[in-house]
Amino acid sequence: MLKLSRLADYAIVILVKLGEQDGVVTSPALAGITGVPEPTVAKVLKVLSAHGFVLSQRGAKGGYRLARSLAEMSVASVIAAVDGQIALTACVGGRECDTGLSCGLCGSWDVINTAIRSTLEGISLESMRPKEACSTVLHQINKLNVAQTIREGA
Amino acid sequence: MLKLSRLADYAIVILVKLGEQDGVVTSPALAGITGVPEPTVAKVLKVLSAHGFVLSQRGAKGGYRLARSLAEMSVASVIAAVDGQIALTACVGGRECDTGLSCGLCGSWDVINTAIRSTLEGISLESMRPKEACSTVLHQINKLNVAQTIREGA
DNA sequence: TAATTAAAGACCTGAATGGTCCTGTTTCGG
DNA sequence: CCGAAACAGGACCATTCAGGTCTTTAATTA
Ligand code: SF4
Ligand code: SF4
Repeated sequence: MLKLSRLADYAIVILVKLGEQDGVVTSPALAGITGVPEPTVAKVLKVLSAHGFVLSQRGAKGGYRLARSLAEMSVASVIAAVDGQIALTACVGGRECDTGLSCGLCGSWDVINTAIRSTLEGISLESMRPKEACSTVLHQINKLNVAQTIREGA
Repeated sequence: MLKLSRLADYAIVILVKLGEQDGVVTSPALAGITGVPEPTVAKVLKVLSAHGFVLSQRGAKGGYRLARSLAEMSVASVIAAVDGQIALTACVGGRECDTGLSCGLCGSWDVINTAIRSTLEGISLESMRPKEACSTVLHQINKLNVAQTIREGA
């Protein structure tokens, strides 16, 4: 359905919420903040930690904190870390389609793939923040609409 | 994984291949052309017929043919027909997230959602054709890159 | 050093998708 | 008129993988 996995969605939410906190935050605390079940939060944080998005502090009084600012994290990188590389079809980067058919559309899909990926690359988590970032997002969508107009005009 | 469902992929391929044939084509024939298993081809064609993408001719010497030209079909419309509306997250159009959490990011996701959807709307199946359409696709990607550059420059 | 606390890893369950098949209806050819 | 061919529609099963739960392991602190 061209939908994002729920884990990836949660990862974005968790990172944004984590960025709004001070100091280290524990998994149960983040679960309370986000409303996501605690084990799931822990699982997501594990993945994010393994990919260097958050720094973990073990032991008593431990927890997580961001490894870098939200502005330095793109939506695409988080999705790629949680769900694997963005690939609309099976034939990206020259990989063979399981049916072994050479439909010749691979190149076209690669183009679309790259377009969507780069679009998501250009959106930072900072832009996803609700409050004061609304204007930022609207700013970006205005740019996108302009781009869209340009492309449709062709 | 932000991947397209296989059925949707097949639908695109089948439509493009169907557009390259003359007259009506049977499911088995299309299966031979595309390499997709025949029952799956039939299933996809049924869906496409129900949504008005192809016209069906029943009985002996029957088959399928395009209802309109490839240029009049967008990638997004085919995906929506096969897989349902494009929606990255559970909270689009004001629908509530199943966790019931008001994370406040919904608006931002809606923006991204719309951007991707409109991008796919702007790509026609004619642009997906392999041979002479390559230049067309490259043409489009150049436009997208320009748009990307504009947005990143902000 | 021992108790406390949280991260890290392994495991299991269930829903959704993909794929298959069967029956009925319609049309053309003999 | 009869039979073969092809679509229409639905039901059915099998597989995958996302989602969630559990146990183990390590670090911090008193
Ligand atoms: S080769 Fe064709 S059918 Fe296979 S994944 Fe690529 S576009 Fe889809
Ligand atoms: S409300 Fe938040 S967590 Fe729920 S689907 Fe929307 S963005 Fe994701």
